[in-house]
Amino acid sequence: MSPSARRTGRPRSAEADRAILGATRAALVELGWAKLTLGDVAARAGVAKTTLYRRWASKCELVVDAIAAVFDEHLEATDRGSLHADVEAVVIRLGSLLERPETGTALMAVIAEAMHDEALRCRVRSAIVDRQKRLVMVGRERARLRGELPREEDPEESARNADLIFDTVAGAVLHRLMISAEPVDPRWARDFTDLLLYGLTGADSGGAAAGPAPDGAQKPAGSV
Amino acid sequence: MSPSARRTGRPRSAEADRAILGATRAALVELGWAKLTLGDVAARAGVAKTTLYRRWASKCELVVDAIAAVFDEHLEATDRGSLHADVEAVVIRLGSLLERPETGTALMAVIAEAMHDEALRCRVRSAIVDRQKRLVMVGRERARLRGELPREEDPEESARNADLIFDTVAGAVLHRLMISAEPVDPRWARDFTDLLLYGLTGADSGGAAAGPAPDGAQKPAGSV
Amino acid sequence: MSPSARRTGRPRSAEADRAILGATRAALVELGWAKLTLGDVAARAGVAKTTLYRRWASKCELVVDAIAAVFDEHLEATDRGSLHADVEAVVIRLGSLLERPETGTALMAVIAEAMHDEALRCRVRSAIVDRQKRLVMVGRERARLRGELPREEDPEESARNADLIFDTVAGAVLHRLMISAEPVDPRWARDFTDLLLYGLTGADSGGAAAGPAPDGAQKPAGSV
Amino acid sequence: MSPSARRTGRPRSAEADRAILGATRAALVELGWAKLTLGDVAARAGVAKTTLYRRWASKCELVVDAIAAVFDEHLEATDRGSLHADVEAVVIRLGSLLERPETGTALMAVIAEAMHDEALRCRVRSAIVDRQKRLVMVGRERARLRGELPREEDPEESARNADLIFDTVAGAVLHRLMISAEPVDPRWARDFTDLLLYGLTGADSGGAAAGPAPDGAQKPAGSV
DNA sequence: TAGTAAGCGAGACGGTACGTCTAGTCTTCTG
DNA sequence: CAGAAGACTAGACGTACCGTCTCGCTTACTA
Repeated sequence: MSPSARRTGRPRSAEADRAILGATRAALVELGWAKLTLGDVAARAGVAKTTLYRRWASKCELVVDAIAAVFDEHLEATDRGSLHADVEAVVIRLGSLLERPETGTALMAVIAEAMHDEALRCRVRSAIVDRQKRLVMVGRERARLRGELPREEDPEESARNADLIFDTVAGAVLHRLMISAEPVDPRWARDFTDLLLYGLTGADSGGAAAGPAPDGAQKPAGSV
Repeated sequence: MSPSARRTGRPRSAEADRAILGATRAALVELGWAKLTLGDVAARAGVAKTTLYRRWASKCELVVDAIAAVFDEHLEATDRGSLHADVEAVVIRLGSLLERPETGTALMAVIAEAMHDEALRCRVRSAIVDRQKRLVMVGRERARLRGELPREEDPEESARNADLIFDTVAGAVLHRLMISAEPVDPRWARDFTDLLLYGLTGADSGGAAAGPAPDGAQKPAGSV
Repeated sequence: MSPSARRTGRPRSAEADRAILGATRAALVELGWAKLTLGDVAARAGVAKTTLYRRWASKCELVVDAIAAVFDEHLEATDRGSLHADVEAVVIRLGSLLERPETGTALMAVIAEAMHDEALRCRVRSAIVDRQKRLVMVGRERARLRGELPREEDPEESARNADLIFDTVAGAVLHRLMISAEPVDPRWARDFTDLLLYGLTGADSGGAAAGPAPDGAQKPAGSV
Repeated sequence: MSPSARRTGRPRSAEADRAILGATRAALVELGWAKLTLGDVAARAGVAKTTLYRRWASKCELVVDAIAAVFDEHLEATDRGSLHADVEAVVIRLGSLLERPETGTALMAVIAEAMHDEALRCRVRSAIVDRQKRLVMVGRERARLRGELPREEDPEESARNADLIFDTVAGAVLHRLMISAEPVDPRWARDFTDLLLYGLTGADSGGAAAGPAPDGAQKPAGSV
């Protein structure tokens, strides 16, 4: 039924979809979340409001779709040869993604909105968060194969650890950019990676020995 | 000038300030950020809209002040005897603070808005973030005195490290609650603290040895 | 262009127009000009404020249109058989029109406002004043045909005289009702008509011969 | 009691009264009735709102007092030697009074407001209207002494006639200026005076003999 | 000459209405 | 039927004045 349902009448314009999502991103950059209005988006896209509402039920869902596309474009987990380099790369990429004017703000706003809306939360998670989380899991798996991380027996435990790591990585980047309002530059990425890999007790001194450290994935922790 | 200004005319009612901030918190709990209207806040506070606008220029600024008070009430850095216990306590407290219905969502929304508003960002930082950050620095200093962390020579380096740690701790809690939408319970707090203290390379296996770990501040890292 | 304009989109609801004008008249009667609010009118009409503002830019314009309809309903210049009777009828009708609670006050207020607003003045004139003035001209023409008034050669002179007569008739009624706050009853109508037709020098004594006068359209002027 | 009541305390500033009334007139000219605000008047007068409200209960009363002064300045009934000249002079003076930007508009608005306010109507009448009416009565008395008008026996009848004449004269001037929005120039004043004195039946043709007419107080009526 | 009762400026207060804006829906005509 | 155009209901927005109030200060009469 689903494929045969839309046989009759004028077909929906794919052009319109593209124009709307593009206009949404442009408007987000210019106006920010709060001042973004659907009427304005429709006008920018050269589309009637009706058309817009036929496809998206609300501002939130529209924005989720609009920024999801941007996130997707930047999804890749290249193998850099070591856990340290892989983490650093993920941090940098996540940072540059959230640094873009249309993504960071919008994501925050959508998430804030999603606190009261279970459906929206799911949509955000499946469209954006989970796909990023996969990167972390892929990287961890590679590290295990390289012997940099121990194998984990308990699958439930493993999933819990993956979540913890993702919360830590993504949260730190988010906080750095959104709240501290500082850039995620290479130095910060390196420092954070050191902290994540070797911990506070080990990394604190590691940061001081700045120069040669980055390559040293084997740096002995517990150097207190 | 500041003290001598405002000498003339009827003085502003301190009672009104209190009523407004209280009403704002109540409305946040009941309605959430999105449905919060200044008119409603004024009505709840038994105050004219004018009075509210005289003091706060926008919904954002009002909410920042309203939730800043909540954050302030929960500010304390009790000495739990070890770095591990101190970190865990901070995580738990930060979590329970952001889990409250009036704070988490509101904070996120305000921060999203602050992306376009430098003044608002400053206000958020000085009213909320920086005061929390102090907790981290106090805890770190105590850990140094206990010998759990090395002394740092370079003050600039030290400040950078403090920022990094705060971004990591606060970011992880924020992400866990807001985006993963999972609770910050004691187990997560312990797991995260392990990760923070001993790093991915050390802590990953540590989490498996769940039971007796918390006391084990001396847990050997480098267990890969 | 004018007819081809507005081809597209949903047409304005004629029902709404009627409801709004009716509600305006009702509100004028109940509340008077000063307490009339557009929000209240919209509510009475069961219409959103936006709909009201789409059509009328201000309270004044709305009220002009609302009372113009009332004036229109009462426009007619029946032939009473003599100039005297015609004038009396016009005076009575104009009086009863301005005595109505929704018209008199509102008209005065609108006119007061029109002193600073050329566009409004035109609107008042075309919607209300000029249509009343036609009555005077029709009556005058009839009187000429009857031979009660001399034929006028100069058309410009004729127009000037029509204006003068209208100013005198309408002004007297207006002043009697609005400023002297006395009713326009049959006796006053007769006295005024005598004055208008025969002048101060003739009518003054005429008024004294009160009883039999009304029928006496042939009363000799110059009876001083 | 009344004179002894205000014995104690600081006396009210006469300067403030003058400043307020002056500011009111100025604001009326600039802004018109509708946009005139008491706060603005107070500011222009360099006076606190309290001071203003201590003296006048409302915008209307303030404006009545403010323009009454202007009317008073122009009150005089010089003897021009004939009824015709006297009427013409009154018409011209009344016209030039109402033509002033601050008086005409304000008077209309106040009168409109007075429709709902008996006390205000009395105030207007005693402060403005009745004093003008006296001019008419004085003129009529002079005309009787000159023999231009017959003596009237019945005092009640006489009063009624005075009212009628005043309504006609003032009403025509008012209507000409406020509603027709035409100036009260010498020609109109002469035409109107002709109409008033000789009536429609006599004056209509009189206007045609434009040139030398004004002096012709002896023009035979009944010229139809 | 000290009180004291009012006047005064300044400006905050509770209200009411304003006119504008946006959300989301509905109605019409055109392609 | 989809789409554009735009009118529609509903309701929050932030502003402007209203008329009242609360201050601290000034001014003149009175005891």
